[in-house]
Amino acid sequence: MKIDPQKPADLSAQIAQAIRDAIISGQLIVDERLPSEAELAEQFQVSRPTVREALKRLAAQSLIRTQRGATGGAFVNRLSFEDAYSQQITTSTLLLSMNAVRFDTACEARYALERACAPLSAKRRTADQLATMRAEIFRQAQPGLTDEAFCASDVAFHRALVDGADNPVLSYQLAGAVEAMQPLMNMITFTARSREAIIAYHTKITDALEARDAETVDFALVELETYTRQLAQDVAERKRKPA
Amino acid sequence: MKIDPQKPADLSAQIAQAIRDAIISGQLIVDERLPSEAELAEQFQVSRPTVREALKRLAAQSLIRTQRGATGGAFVNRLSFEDAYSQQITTSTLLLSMNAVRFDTACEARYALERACAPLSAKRRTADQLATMRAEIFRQAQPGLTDEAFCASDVAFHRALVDGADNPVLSYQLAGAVEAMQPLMNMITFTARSREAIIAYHTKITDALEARDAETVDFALVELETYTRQLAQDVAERKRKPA
DNA sequence: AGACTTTTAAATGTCAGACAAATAAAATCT
DNA sequence: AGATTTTATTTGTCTGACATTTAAAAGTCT
Repeated sequence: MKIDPQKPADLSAQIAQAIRDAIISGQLIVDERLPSEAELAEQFQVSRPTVREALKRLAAQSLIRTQRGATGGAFVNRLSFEDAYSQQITTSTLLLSMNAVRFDTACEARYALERACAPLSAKRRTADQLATMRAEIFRQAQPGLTDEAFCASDVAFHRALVDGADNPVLSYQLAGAVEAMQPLMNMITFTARSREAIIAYHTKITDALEARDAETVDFALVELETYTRQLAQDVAERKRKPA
Repeated sequence: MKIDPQKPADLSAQIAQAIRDAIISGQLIVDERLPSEAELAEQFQVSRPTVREALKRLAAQSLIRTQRGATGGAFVNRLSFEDAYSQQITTSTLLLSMNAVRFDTACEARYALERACAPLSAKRRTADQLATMRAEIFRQAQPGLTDEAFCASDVAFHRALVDGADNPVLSYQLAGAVEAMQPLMNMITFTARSREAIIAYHTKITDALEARDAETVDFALVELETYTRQLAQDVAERKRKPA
């Protein structure tokens, strides 16, 4: 069932992989209880701490959950979209920050993905999502807003746009792309005028979405991408030549 | 720097989160060595096994790597696109298999994402990527191919298409969507005729890509999506009514 | 002096055994 | 029967020890 040769790598990693494989292959199904730590230790012929390290690895990936007490133990976790979101966001954020991804590259990816779901959003957006988007636009127009808060609202706006496609798989995939951009966006100082321009695009997008006009949404997204990249380029240049 | 109140949850989870936060916030930078397990145990006022469980959690997310020996220890890992890929694929695969995502939903997401990078691929595809795609098409035409191998080749084909966009962030985001579909696709039996049809679409896509004709690529992708969904629907119906 | 070998020290990997805490089921009592 | 106590099981944590790996330091020989 699950074996474990003592040849190459850490035992805890091997055990984790064995259990992971069992979950992926369907040998272990959702909510099924794993053997107790003592039993697993016996089964794999290792000590309990080693088994625990393996289980913690799986817990970190939300593959299992543990419960204490008499009927407790480790259970195969149903990976929720929520959990998957947050993992994706963490991974994407680190990936971008650790690999010196150029702003243009990330920006291009983000808008390409958003444009992918724009036609679907135009077809399926609910009144609720429109309201969320308008609320975020309103917030973005507040004068006292910090750059960080402005960016956060921007993320929320685009998140609503993506969710409008009513496809959880799409939403999950895009969450990382959009949210991971935020740290990069936060490096931009938004002047009153640039905020005004962005808000205008947001309004255009929302209006078009309300009218279910996919073409205009797409066009506005292209404009917004162009504008955002121009903005970042100006910031970069001003940094290089602080005249 | 990193504190740890003993109130609510597992200590190892808290410690992992504290270190994770330090990495994300940039307090710990790539390739920096963490304190030894003994020092961390001292610092957090816990035992060494508890620290180790925390470190294994981080290792499971590829946030750190460990090295044995005199100058060994735990080091902040540069999250590579490779690592991120495989994590994303694991997560996406489980997400789809555990949440009864409808084939249509996954398929829609996949093709929406692929269409997003089609224009970029048309602009930037290399001769190398074209060659890969033609090689996969050739493989798909081999008569003895199993359904699984056909699907795997299909994945490779689309992977090349996505990589053609020459945007690592896009590639990373899409890898999960495309690969996670494979188990679902594997449930389809591909008749000789359906294979022929799919190969025709693949050829059309590759030709258009070679000609840098984004519009035709997009059109062919839409056709392929429609065809794939029809195929899946037929299979589902045949299963329901096995006349 | 320089190159090779041996020793040593530091770190992770693993183990054994123990106790604490939580939790639900079983047993007991009113 | 219902409420309470006991008990057993399981995870969470600690202590201390040993094994293994690895690089640097020490030592040795030419």
